[in-house]
Amino acid sequence: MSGKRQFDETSVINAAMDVFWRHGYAASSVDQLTTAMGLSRSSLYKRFRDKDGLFREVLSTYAERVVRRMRAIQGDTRRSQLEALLHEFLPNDAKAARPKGCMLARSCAEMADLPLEGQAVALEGLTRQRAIFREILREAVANGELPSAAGIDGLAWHFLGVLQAIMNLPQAGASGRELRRVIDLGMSAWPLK
Amino acid sequence: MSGKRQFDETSVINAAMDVFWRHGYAASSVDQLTTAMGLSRSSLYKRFRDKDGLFREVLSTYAERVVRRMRAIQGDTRRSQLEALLHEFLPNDAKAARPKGCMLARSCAEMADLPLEGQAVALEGLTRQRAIFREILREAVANGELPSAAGIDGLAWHFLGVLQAIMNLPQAGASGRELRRVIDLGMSAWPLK
DNA sequence: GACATCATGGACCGATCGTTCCAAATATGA
DNA sequence: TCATATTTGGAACGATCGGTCCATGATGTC
Repeated sequence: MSGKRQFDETSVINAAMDVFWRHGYAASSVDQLTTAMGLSRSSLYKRFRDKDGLFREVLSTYAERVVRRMRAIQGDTRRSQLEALLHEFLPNDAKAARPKGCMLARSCAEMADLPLEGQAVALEGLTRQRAIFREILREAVANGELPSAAGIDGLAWHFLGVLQAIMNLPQAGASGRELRRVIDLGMSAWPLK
Repeated sequence: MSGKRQFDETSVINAAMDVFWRHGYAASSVDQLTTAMGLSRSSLYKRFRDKDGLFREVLSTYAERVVRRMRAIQGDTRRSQLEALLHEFLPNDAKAARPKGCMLARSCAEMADLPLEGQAVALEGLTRQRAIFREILREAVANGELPSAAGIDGLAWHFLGVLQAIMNLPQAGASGRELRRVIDLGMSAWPLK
């Protein structure tokens, strides 16, 4: 026992993320969570206040990481940057151990059952993803890659849809080859000068 | 009380559909369901065996209706038919009372928490949606609207993605105008002869 | 009008839910 | 070394979970 905290903050959040990601908010029990995180109920409630608090922290950590990964992608042109970004989120075998799908999309689907603060975090995460697309598109307009009449907002929603599609369609049986094709087809929305 | 069944089969399924659609499988309690359906636990369990059985029947009814709606769409060309199909599933204000999003996508998201038979129903529903897209695309190839090298499988996944996007993105804040733009952009994957 | 049938309402079951509480154990500061 | 602070494991809480059971009373048949 104790006197000094005996668990690593990041690793317990990762463990909780795995559970919430796999089973969603409602279907994840505190027992499952404590077992996966390797700590007792007392420690969980002392550190995270309650199940809602843990979920909120886990989801915002998830969103933070996704946004960071998205921002890290480079490219010679804005178009190639955006294409590379989509490829970055193709599920690959190395990440097969991870839960399926996108946790933000899952949370968005079960929005009605989420605590209010969790709803806000989920919505904010998707909004930030879309903001990244908007930013890339805005830069593309600025440097002449994209006609200013292209309609950035619509395109941003479109590419957010493609991103969600490639992360979630595998659960419906889509193969890696088919997903890459989905990206190609999605990119055809980018007007050819 | 009774001797003869006192509830209408279709309307109790509709009521259950509203609950499951809104809250998903795990977060829908039998109490919520019986209240919404207006019948007692005894009647529910006698008719549907258990919660799983009710869910399976509700979800397959939902999938059946979606498929029927998709098949009912006509068009002068396969392209216009497909475009009209997507517009058919744009959320409009008249249907605002309905739960948000697509029940099949929701079920697909919480696949891991579904009873096995429910998983199969959800998967089958999405497969049938995709089969409809494939059918339209195959006809388009047959009558020369689409080059045979277009790659029907990839296109079918793409349009399934667009369909899911326009049904689910509203929860992330997309407006009707933006969704119509998403359809236009999605249609740009259809090669121009 | 008596009887068998069967859906209904509601009490009830053990299990599990999220949460609280406390005694035991350790680290820290003097 | 002693007092204090703080985290830990685990017992326990009331509420709710999915599911069962039975007395009740309406129905259809003779």
